[in-house]
Amino acid sequence: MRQEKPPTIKDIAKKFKCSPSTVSRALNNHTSINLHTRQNIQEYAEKIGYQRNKTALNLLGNKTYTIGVVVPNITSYFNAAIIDGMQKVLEPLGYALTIFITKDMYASEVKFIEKLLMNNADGIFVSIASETRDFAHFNKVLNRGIPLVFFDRECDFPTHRVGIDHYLSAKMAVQHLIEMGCRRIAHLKGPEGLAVTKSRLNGYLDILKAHGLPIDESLIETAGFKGMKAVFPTRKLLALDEIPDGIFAANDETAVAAMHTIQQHGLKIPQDIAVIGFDNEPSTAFNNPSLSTIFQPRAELGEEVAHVFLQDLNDKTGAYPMQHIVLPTQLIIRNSTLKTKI
Amino acid sequence: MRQEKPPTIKDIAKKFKCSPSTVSRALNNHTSINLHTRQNIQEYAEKIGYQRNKTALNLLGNKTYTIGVVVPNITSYFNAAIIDGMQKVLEPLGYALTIFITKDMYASEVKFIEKLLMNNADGIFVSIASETRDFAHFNKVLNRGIPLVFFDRECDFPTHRVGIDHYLSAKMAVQHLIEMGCRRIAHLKGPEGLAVTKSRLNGYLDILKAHGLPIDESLIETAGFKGMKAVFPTRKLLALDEIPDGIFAANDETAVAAMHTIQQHGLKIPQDIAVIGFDNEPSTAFNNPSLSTIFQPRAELGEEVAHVFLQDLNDKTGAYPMQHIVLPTQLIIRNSTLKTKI
DNA sequence: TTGTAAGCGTTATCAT
DNA sequence: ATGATAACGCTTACAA
Repeated sequence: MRQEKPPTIKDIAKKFKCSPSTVSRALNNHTSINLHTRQNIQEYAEKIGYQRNKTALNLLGNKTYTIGVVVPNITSYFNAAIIDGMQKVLEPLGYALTIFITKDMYASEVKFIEKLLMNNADGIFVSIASETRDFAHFNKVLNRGIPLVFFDRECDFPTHRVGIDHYLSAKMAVQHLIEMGCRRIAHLKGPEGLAVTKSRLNGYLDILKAHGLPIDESLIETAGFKGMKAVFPTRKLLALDEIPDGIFAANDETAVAAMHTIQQHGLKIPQDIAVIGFDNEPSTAFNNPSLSTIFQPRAELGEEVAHVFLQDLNDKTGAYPMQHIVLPTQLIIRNSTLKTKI
Repeated sequence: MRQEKPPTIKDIAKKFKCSPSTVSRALNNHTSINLHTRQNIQEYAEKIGYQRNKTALNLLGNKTYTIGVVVPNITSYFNAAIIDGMQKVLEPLGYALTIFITKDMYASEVKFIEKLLMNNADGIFVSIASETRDFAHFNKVLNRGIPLVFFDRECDFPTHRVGIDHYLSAKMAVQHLIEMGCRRIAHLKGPEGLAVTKSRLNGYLDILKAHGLPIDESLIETAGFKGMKAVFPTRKLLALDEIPDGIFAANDETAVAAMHTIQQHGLKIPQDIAVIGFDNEPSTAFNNPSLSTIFQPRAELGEEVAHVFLQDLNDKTGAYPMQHIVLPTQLIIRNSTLKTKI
C-alpha cells in the first residue's frame, strides 16, 4: 500500500510502446494524434488513475496557481469570511490558497513573504501585522512582478488595497450614539500601531467636535480586538467619577466583552450605557441585548481582492493602475443602542 | 519593475565563471568547495536576493512541503483554531497549509482531494463534509502513500483520526443539566448525516435512560451548527404544551441563538430553561447569561493532527499503525445552567 | 576543488 | 501521425 509512486507519462508511454510526447499530446487531446490511440491512452490513463504532475507543470510554465494569504489570524470571523470570499472567486479558476498566520508579528510576516517568494506564488494577499512598521519585505514582491494586494488594514505602501473607510464608519457609529442621546461617549480603541485604529479614533474625535461635544481623554482606552483584553479598560471606564453613557468599541468582540462587564457591574444596556461594535459578526444579533454595530462586507472584500489580483495578472501591458478600493459599510441598529424608540 | 525574473543558479554561475553545480554546492555550504569562493558566492547570492526555486526542489525530491487542509468551513471559531494549531507545529518545519473549504459539499470534497493529489501534497487533513457518504476518493490518497488524517468529525474510513469522544461529552453535558434539576431536557441536534450528530444524540438518550427519565421525541429537533437555523426549532420547543426546562445544543452558536429566542419569548435562563452548548467559543463567556458548555481542546486537536502526520511521514518501515486519538473534553459551568448554587 | 551529465515530469519545437 | 530533443531550476553521482 505504501510507496506506490504515481504513474507518469513515461509509464504510459512504455505500456503503449510510444514516446512520452505522444502520450502528452494524447492526454491533452491534440487532434494531431490518431483518434484511436488518443482514446486508448486516455482511457488507460483514466483507468490507472493518472494525474498530471503539477509540480512539473509549474516548473515549465512558471505559474503555480498558488496564492499566499498572510493574515494576523483566522479565528476572527471577519478574516475567515474574507478568505471565504477569496476562495469563492479563485478556486473555480484553479487557484489554491496557502494561509500564513502572523499573529500580528513582524518577523513572521517577513518570513512568510520570503517563503511565498521561494514558492513562486502567483499572487500575495496581505492583512498587515500590527507590529509591522517597515515594508521593505514587500519590495521584492513588487520587483518580481507578483501582484500584491493589501486588504482590511490600511497602510502606506504603493500597491493595491481593498478595504472600507474606517474614518467614516467610526463617524457613523458615534453619530448614531449621539442621536440616541449619548453625550459622554467612550471609545475602546483597537490595537496600538494600526492605521485603522488611528482612523477610527479620528472619526470618533471629529464627530464629537462636529457636535460640539467635549473630548475627554479619560474616555479613550485601548482594548485591542480581543474580548479578554476589553474587560479591564471597561472597568476603568466604570470606575470614573462620571461614567460614560455610550461606548464605541473597536469591534464586536470587545463590544460584547464590554457589555458583559457593564452588566456585571449592575448597569443596564442601553439605558445606562449604550454600546456599539464594529464588524457585525453573525452572533451579535443573538446577544442580550442584541448589539448595534457597523457591518463590513467581508465576503465582498475577499472577492474584490481576488478580482483585483486577476485583473493585475491578466494585464499584459504591466501598466495596470494601482487600485484602491473602498467598499461601503452599513450601520446596523439593534437593541444595545436603542435608548429611545426611533 | 515588471518582468524581473528571479535570478537562478545559472546566473550566478555565469557571474563567477563557474558551473551551476559549484554554485549549488556553495549555496548548500558543501565543504568540498573552496571556502573563499563559497563565501563569495553566498554573499553575492544574498546581495542579489537569490532564493532557491522550490518548485524545482519539489520536482527533484518529490516533496512539496505542502499540506492540504480540507474543511467544511473556516468561519467557525472551532475549525479556525484547529488550523491555527496545525500551523503552529508545521510551519516551523517548513510546511505550508493549503486550505480548501467544502461548505459541506461532497462534490467539492472530491474535487479538492483530486487537486491535492495532483499538487503532490505531502499530507492531507480532512474534516469530512456532512454530505459525504462515500469515501472512495480517499482510497487514492492512501494508495499513493500520502498520510491522511481525519479530524473532528467521525467517520468509518481506515486512516488516522484525531478528535474527541462526542458520545461521552454529550453525556457530560446532559448529566450536568440533570444535576441542575432539569427533568425535561430538549436536544437541538447538529446537521443530519453527521456521525457526531448521532453520537451526541446517543449520549443524550443514554444518559436520560440511565437516570430513568422518559424520552420525548418532540424534544429532539435538528438545528445544525448555524445560529440562524436554531431559531425556528427553538420556537417549536417553546410552542409545546409542556416546554423543556433544559436544552442541550449542538454547539455554542446554536445555544446562543436558542438563548436569545427563549429570552425574546419572555422566559428566563436558567430559571425557566437551562441551556448548555458545545465547543466553548471564547465569546460565550461574555454572553448574558454566560453560557455553560463543553470545552473542546481545538488548538491541541490541530497540533495532534500535525504530530500524527509527522510520525506517519517519518516512519520508514511504512508500518506506522493507524492512530485513533481521542482528546479529553471538559465541562465548563457558567450561568446559563446554574439554577441552584452548587 | 571543480566540472559534466543525468534526472525529476511535462510540454513545445522541430524533425521525420 | 509520431518521435527526438531541449528546456524549466536544481541536485548529485561520477569524472577529472
